[in-house]
Amino acid sequence: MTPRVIVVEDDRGVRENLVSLLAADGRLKVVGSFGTAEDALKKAPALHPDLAVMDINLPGLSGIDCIARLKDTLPHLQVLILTVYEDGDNVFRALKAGASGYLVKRDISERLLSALQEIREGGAPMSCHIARQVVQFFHRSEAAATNSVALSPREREILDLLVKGMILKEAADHLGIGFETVRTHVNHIYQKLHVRSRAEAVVKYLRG
Amino acid sequence: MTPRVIVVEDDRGVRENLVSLLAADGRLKVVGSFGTAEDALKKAPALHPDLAVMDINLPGLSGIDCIARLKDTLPHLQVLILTVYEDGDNVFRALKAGASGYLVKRDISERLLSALQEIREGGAPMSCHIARQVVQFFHRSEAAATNSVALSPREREILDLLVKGMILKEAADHLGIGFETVRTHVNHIYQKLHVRSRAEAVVKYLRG
DNA sequence: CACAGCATCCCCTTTTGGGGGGATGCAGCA
DNA sequence: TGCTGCATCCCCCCAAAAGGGGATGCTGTG
Repeated sequence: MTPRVIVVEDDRGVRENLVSLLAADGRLKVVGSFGTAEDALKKAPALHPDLAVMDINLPGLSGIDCIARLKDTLPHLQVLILTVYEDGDNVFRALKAGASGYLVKRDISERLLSALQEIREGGAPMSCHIARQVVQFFHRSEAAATNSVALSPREREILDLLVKGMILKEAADHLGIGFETVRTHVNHIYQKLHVRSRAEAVVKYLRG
Repeated sequence: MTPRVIVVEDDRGVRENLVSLLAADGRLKVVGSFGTAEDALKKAPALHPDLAVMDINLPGLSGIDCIARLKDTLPHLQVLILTVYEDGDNVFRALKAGASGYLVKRDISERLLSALQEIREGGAPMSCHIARQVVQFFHRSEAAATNSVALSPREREILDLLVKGMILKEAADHLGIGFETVRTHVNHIYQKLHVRSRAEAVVKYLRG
């Protein structure tokens, strides 16, 4: 069956370019294109799309929110993100929202069609720097856990307990040492990690 | 400068195939090949490799452990994993250990050289199903963090600020609302997430 | 020995978390 | 229409927890 594609992109010129680029490929069918997330949310479900090509930077509701909501009504929809932004935050949020691939606009023309094909085949096409960022997410989570900063064994042990949700007193009991001692260790951890609160420390521990 | 490559692969036939495939490409130089992780750890540092092509399933020390240890002495070494296994666990552990790419053996011949080039350029080449698994890692962490509980937009926004290390007063100022209001939202967040502290909430937010 | 790093413990102030209440506006539904 | 639920906003009290800073002893090592 021919995959049904929608396009969500606010710049009219870019949108029309995308549509004609996609339409030129006989293997898929463009069933709709929208300039805003709100418009897409309203009209897309009736079109039963299989794929969506989505800009992130939309006026009003962002592309990321749009993905999340589209997925509510169209759980099998596969989304390819298209953006000029390469910052990690957007990448992770888009992937978490349910995107299946992430291309930067720079390499649209050469990769768009193959990327959609790849998605259909169960892949996850990404621009190379995006892919590297994703991989580095894993590097960081490991680095933070073991070798980024020189925490003493005791400090590491205590930080571990905090990440598990223990309060200082519980950690103290668990380790059989005094409450105040734990507190001092925690203060040292904060100094070494350059943070001022437990929340920040936990964040650093979990993802660098 | 010509990238210096090493190969770690226990099957002699496959190893020799790899070496000749790589050697046939004039843009890189194979400086060593090893049948075990132990052998590689002992001899690789003296060869100053830039890239490593690594099997995961090695006798003795696994390829994953090998990566981690090689990275200790050769922090700039980029590693391309080569394996027959596609299970998520190995993928994530390899990436955490510091691998930059992950290919399944099936598509070695067609992608190996381009994958190494991609790594050199800051990319993260992955077989499509591997990439999809990585992406699904993010889907899952989102599903756990939010599908299970429905935080309101405002609550999500505030939790986001807490994750960034703000204290309640800072978040209040940042949002231009009252301190007590923020506190109320935070309490609601805790109730919905079934946690009793900021640290726990942050952990749930970051990884479900 | 002096010194650095670690683990331990104590005092003081600020911030949180757990209870309450109460008010508004908005969407959906009988 | 009025009712109900939900999100948002604000306020109070109080006890517990967390953060800052200071201090002691113990172990290595130059």
